[in-house]
Amino acid sequence: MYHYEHPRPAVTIDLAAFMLSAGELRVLLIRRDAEPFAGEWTLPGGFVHSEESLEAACGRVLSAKARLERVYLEQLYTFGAPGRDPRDRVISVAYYAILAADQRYSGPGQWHDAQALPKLGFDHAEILSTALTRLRAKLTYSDIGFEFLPEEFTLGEAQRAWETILGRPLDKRNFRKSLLEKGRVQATGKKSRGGAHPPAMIYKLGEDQAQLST
Amino acid sequence: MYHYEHPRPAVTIDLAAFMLSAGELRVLLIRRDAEPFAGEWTLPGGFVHSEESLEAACGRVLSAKARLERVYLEQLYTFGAPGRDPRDRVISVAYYAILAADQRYSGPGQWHDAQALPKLGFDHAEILSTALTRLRAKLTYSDIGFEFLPEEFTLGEAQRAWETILGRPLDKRNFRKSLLEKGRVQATGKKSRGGAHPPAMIYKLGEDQAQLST
DNA sequence: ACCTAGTAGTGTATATAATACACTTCTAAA
DNA sequence: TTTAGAAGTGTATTATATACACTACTAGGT
Repeated sequence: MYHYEHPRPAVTIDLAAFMLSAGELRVLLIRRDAEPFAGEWTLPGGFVHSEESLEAACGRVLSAKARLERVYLEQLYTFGAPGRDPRDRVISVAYYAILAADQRYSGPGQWHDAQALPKLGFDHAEILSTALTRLRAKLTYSDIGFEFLPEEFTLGEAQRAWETILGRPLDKRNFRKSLLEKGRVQATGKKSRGGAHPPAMIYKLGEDQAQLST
Repeated sequence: MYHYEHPRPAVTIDLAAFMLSAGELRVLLIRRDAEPFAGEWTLPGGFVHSEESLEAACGRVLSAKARLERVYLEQLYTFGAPGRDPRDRVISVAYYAILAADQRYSGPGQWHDAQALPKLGFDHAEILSTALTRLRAKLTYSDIGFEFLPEEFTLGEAQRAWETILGRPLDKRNFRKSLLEKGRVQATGKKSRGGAHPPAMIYKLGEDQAQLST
């Protein structure tokens, strides 16, 4: 197995980072300066360094210049087709990340509406499409949606988040029922202030669920 | 991004190949000769060559010396923790494979009962555990189970396959109902011969499902 | 003081899906 | 002829998912 060595492919991570902002599901994109795909948008990514884990590489790419606390990170798929980078054989382990709405991202790149994406370089449109499919699927059978919210939230905020991610309206009573049954969320006792409406109960993620987002 | 180059990790694939045999769910394992983990069992694997896809590398590892027709292959997860191979930084893209019961495998390695595994080298116990979890989950919401069966099968054979994979008995009428409704399987009109029981109708995978196993 | 806009909050009925459960029939082998 | 073993077949119950409409409260503007 180690008797002789083939040329090694490069290994990178690519990151589909999602965030809710201004009622849109947004994705972080980087504009490329150099060929190939100069002028097009790509997902942020980078080489995996010799002694860092794949997750550490994601963290480095995402928060080199940022100060991020709550970031959900999950491996998505590994893209390794020969020719996906025209320069060299590059195998990319794709991850997707979710930044909570109360985070401030100050690194490079721009946040784009996931519903209206520009043309993407490399195979990043495929990566992003895979990430969106996974994200929407997990929204219904896991607690991943809470990663988009601050630690405390009202049920109305949660419903607007879910609707933005799925891109379709949800029934209010059924949505509330699904969060309230089985202790997925628990009331904090506090009530929201402000807004042209009655104060809303503030909830947090249920204790049993807190570490089980996947 | 390409201004200077870090040392490149090696990229391998590791393969959890499953097959039903003698009423057991079996996994292909290779006994290691050399250190590290000499004498222990590992999943078959190998380096990804310069110009081959990840799937092609899996196919090469699995069928170098075998003559295999029906092999289901699906990417599982990428394991890249530093130190998972004590010799070198190795990033392994794990796949799992399913061989249909009527295939003959003649390559290296031994087929082991997945319920009674020996000690595995590297992090292969974790890979295999991930594969088993995924396999069992997909059995209930996809048509992946049919990959274990020959193209034509009776409902009894299918139920025994499902029960072997899940490791628990299933209700006969509910199982048959779930396969027959919505055209998941279609009757061929032929009947089985032999056995101390009435002839059974022979089915094949429904036409709509034939290419949708994932 | 009044009006308006906007969200909070609340139950029930229906449809669909999942589960539990037992007997008769047919064939091969002893 | 007997026995063992699988084939085949319905219904009742439970749980889950979906559809659907009104009142109450607050902020802000008139």
